[in-house]
Amino acid sequence: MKGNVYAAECPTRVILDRVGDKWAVLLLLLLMEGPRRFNELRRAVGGISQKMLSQTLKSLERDGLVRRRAIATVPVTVEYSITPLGLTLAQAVDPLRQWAENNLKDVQAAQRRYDSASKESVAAA
Amino acid sequence: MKGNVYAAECPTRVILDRVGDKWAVLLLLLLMEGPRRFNELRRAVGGISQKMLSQTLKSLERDGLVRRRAIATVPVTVEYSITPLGLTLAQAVDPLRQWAENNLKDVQAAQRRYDSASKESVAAA
DNA sequence: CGGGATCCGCATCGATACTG
DNA sequence: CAGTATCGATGCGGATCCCG
Repeated sequence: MKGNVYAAECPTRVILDRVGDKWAVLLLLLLMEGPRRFNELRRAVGGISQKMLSQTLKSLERDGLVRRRAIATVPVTVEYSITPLGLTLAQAVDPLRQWAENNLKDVQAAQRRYDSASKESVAAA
Repeated sequence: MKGNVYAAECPTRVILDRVGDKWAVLLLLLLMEGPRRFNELRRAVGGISQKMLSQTLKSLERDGLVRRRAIATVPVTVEYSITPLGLTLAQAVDPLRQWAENNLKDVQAAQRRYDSASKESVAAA
């Protein structure tokens, strides 16, 4: 757990951990469209708890990918927006989104093939 | 949990779940370099348990991203290779890897700034 | 409105042992 | 060599309550 395993600290792994956080990427993509408030994001994403939203936004802010602006109204208004750095990440993610749209069908087809194949071998009585 | 939350089934989410599996992407990138055997992958990745390796490879195979070939030697030899579909995904991931290499420093710098800033406000006695 | 704090279940994942 | 099966810890993430 502490021994330096090969490539354990390579940038790819670090970033993959960020991207692995699906909420983070989703929020980033959403914020590409423009600044949003806390509850706007909550409603827009769908299925995210306020805990995860708050937590994810905080880590995105920590990474310099999102900016948080608190406006002293009554009650308080908070606006989240994407930073230039965050924008470049979002752009790097975009090919992935495109791949997803283009190839999801193929993947699902492969899954069906795989599943029915393994069912056969089970049913091989 | 069952109500159709907005965009819950959009391709992006589905693929993000796959990419969110960091082992999966790591393995895919490794297999880009050429076919590998089970224990070769195990050693190459570093830090992955055999359970996760087996499990991840199986899901990659199910998705049609990786091909498994068992050769009936004694003892058995198994070779994993990337499929054409897998290759296109790996290519879609590449911008991300590049982004990681180029911007990791910036992210880490942002983290340090964030952390020292919050330390200040704590230390504000 | 925008969160923080707490409690807690459930799924992941690692470690270990065994098989073909 | 290439896995499967089982068990046990832990930590993620949802639900709830509360505060500024």
